[in-house]
Amino acid sequence: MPELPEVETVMRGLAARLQGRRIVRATMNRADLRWPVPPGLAATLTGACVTSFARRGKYILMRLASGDSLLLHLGMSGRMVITPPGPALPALHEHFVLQTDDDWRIALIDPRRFGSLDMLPTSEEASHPLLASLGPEPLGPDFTAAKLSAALAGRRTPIKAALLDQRVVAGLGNIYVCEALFRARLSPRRLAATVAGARAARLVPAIVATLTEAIAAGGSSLRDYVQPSGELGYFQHAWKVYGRAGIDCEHCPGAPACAGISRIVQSGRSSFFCARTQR
DNA sequence: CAAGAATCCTGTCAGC
DNA sequence: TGCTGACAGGATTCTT
Repeated sequence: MPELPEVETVMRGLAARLQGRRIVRATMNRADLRWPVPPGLAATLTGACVTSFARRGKYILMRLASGDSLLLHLGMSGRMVITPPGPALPALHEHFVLQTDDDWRIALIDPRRFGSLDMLPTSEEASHPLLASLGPEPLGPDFTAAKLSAALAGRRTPIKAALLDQRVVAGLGNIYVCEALFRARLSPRRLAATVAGARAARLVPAIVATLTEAIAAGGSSLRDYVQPSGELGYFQHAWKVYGRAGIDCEHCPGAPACAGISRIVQSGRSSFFCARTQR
C-alpha cells in the first residue's frame, strides 16, 4: 500500500508525464470511491493545462492553469498506470482515466476503492478538510525532535499508534512506522509520551532515513504496486522487519537471546519488531 | 477529550 | 478442485 515514499514516487512519475501538458479527456468510470467524487470533476479537467504537482502526506495535488487543484489519495490499493499512445484495453477497477494532448493515458486503478479524488481551488489547498489537520512533513524543516516530543506529550497510547496518526506526522503508514521504530530501537509498545529527549532525537533521524532510503529505492510496496512510469517488476522490498516474523533480526546476528522478529497486534494492525533491542 | 473498535472494499492465500 | 474464512491496511466515524 502506498505510504509517503510510494506516493512521492507516483507523484514524480505523474509529473514527468503530465506537467506542461493539456488534458484532452477525463473519464470517471466510477465516482463512488472513499467519498463520492464531485460530479463536475471530469469536466473541470477536460481541456485543462497541468502546471505543477505537490505532495502533502499521502495526498497528491495536481495543479491546473485554471487555478484548480486535483486532490488524489491512493488509499490502500490504488495505483496509477501510464500507457503510451496506442490501443489500450480498459483494466478492471479502472475508475478514472486521463488522456493527454500527446495521447498518453493515465489511469487510476483501485480495487478496494479506498482512494479519493476531489477538486478545489489551489488557493484553498491548506484549508481543505483532508489536509488542514495533517502534521508536519517528515522530510521538511518542521519535523524536529522538539516538535515531535511536543506532539507526543501527554499521549497515553503506544508510539506505534501515535506515529500512524497523521496529525502527529504526515505520511507514515504501518510499514514505515515498523521500519523506523526498528531503526530507532524503540518498542512499538512504548508509551508515546515517553518518547522525548534522547529517544525523540533518535526517532526523528530514523524516520527521515527510512523514508529517504525508500524514496531513493523508487518506493517499495505490498504485492501489486506498479510504477507510475508503467514499468513493472522492481519489487525490491528492503524491509528489515515488516512481514518478517520469526526471521533473524539484523540487530542481533547470532545472539542467542534474540528470538528473531516478533509480530504483535496493536489497534488491529500488525507490528513487527525485535523484542531484545527495541525498548 | 482521548483511545480503541468498527467500518468501508476486494484480492490473495491458507486450510479443508 | 473449489469453497470458506481470515487477512491486509488508510482514515473516518462510532463507541466507550
